[in-house]
Amino acid sequence: MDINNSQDIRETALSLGLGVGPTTTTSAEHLRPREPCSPLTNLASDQPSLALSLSTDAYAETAKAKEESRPAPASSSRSAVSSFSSPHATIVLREKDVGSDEAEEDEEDNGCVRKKLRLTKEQSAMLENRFKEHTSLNPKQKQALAKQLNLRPRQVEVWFQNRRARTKLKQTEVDCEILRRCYEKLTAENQRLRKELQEMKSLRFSAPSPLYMQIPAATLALCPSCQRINGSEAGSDAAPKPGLFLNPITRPAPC
DNA sequence: GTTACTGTGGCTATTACCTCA
DNA sequence: TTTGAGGTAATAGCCACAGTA
Repeated sequence: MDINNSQDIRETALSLGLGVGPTTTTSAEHLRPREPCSPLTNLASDQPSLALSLSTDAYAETAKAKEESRPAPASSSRSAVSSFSSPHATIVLREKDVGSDEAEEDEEDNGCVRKKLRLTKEQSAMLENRFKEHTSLNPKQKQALAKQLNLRPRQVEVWFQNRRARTKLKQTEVDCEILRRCYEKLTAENQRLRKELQEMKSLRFSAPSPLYMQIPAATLALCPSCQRINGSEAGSDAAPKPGLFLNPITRPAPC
């Protein structure tokens, strides 16, 4: 398996049951449960618009047509849309977002907007291309791209945000895999060294050699490429020969 | 120069919709 | 036809930082 293949690494990491991704946080805020979305409360208090949405393609078409027919709103407001499903229909509620152009517009739309849309292949491809160029956009770029893709700026913003998160997650997985492999290598190396130490000790007691008497076994290391043991006098000022590793902590380079 | 306030954008965690096996 | 899993758009809340009064 190629370590540069992130897909392989990802699969391996997952198959190994490694916890990947930012799943923990030190922030106390994230430890307490968030207030659940309560659309019914909102319905009573704020009287948001209420729409029974069709869960069919017909609805998607309607929403898309509506979406396309309206001009691109001003950039980046954090509108809040809440929804819940009933067995028969998806009820979409919009909370008022003070100062939000989008919210105002949505009210004009009578709240009949899908909570979540699926980006087309073309839209995804274009977003992906832009992401390759820059992982974040300034407001002008965002606005232009949104217009080009016939999306709201907020949607472009969210896409980039999620994309960055995905990239980071993948990178974390790769790092995790690399660390795991390092750990495995070091463990194996450690085992070999321990075994070697045992052999040295037994040799020293059975057939004392001046060479072995002078060399503390702990200063020896295996060359990872040729698997040969090399050694010299500990504490010697002489430059180490190729394949000789005095520090057992440091990972030796191959000969 | 310092402080308080505000707006903006990014990040993380989570939710919920949608697709597919 | 149903269902569970996975992918991902969307949301919520926090933080950092810059601009300003």
